[in-house]
Amino acid sequence: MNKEKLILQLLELFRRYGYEGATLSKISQFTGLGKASLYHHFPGGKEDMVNAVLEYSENWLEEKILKPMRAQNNPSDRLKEMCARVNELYQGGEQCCLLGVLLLGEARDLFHEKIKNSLKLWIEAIAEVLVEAGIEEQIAREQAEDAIASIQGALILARGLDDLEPFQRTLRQIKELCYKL
Amino acid sequence: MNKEKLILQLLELFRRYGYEGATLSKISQFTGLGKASLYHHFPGGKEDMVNAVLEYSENWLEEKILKPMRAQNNPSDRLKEMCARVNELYQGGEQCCLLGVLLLGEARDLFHEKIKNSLKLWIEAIAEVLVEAGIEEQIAREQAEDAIASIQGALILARGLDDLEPFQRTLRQIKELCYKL
DNA sequence: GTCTATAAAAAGATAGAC
DNA sequence: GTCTATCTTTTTATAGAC
Repeated sequence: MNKEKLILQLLELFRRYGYEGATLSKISQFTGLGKASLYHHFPGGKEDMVNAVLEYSENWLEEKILKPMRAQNNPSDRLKEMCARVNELYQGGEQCCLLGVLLLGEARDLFHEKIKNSLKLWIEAIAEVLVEAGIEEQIAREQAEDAIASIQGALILARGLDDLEPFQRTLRQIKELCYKL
Repeated sequence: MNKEKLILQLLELFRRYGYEGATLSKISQFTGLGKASLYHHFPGGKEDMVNAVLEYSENWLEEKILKPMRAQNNPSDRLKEMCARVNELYQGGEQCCLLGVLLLGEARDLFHEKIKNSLKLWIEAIAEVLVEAGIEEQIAREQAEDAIASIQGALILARGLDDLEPFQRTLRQIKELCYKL
């Protein structure tokens, strides 16, 4: 029973198809598990699945993004490290952001608080790095928000234009945020 | 038979719930039309509806955004005008972008070409304004893409954080794009 | 052009065997 | 922990009256 692999597959499905679009049939087919087996692991159905996926996502954020950003090397290197992780998370810009996808439709009502929380943690972490780089508190917070927004927007644009370049350029811009001081 | 009003309602539903999330029951309830009546107007079901909505959206883009941007007043004013229209389109940041929403799941396969086309026209229009403002061609194209991306991203962030400010700030930044030359 | 009624298909969910 | 089989509900779609 490799639950982590299962959750990774669910993450993949939900971010690709959205909450309503990821049907039990699709999930069953993609994971190779029958519907009854899925209900064994997640008695509450899709809602339970997404909650598990979001929990996994929170841990991933903490381990792969937030922790490295609290390290003691210089701010510029920490942003660079973050961009490398982000690039890996979204597979170079091929993939949607789970959090953005789950803000749609009925899913928003169900998972909004968790999503908001993750976004806030991420923004706060970037802002702290920028402050350490010498940027004034309020400006740093705004630049951090803009960085997250530009990542989200670049993912949409990349999907819309069939071109990964906008996403890659965004990552380059973020890396240089505290470089041009 | 006010077909425009109907299409506006459909636009509203699809950008709020997504393609799979906007079920015929919801559509019937929201528009006040029975399912059979909906099939009378759109024999091909939801796919027909979205195509009509996208066509409406293309016209809106041309009339409210692209045309004013080809006007002869100064570049800075044209960006300002665009931002006013964009603010109205997304209701100050409360609403999702239809194009972004339709890039998810199965909908992407169905409507991708139209979406790509609209995005390209919009980007090109912004780039032309920036070129007229004296920005070099290639830089102008990149800034235009970044502008669209930041709008899309700001919409997601605004929804995620329950705070319209990121979206309003983005519009302010875009207005100033060719102001600081 | 809209409705009621209904059919067909798919999605969500559970029982019980192994 | 997974499966087959089944059930319920919802979604999509159509027929035919008005």
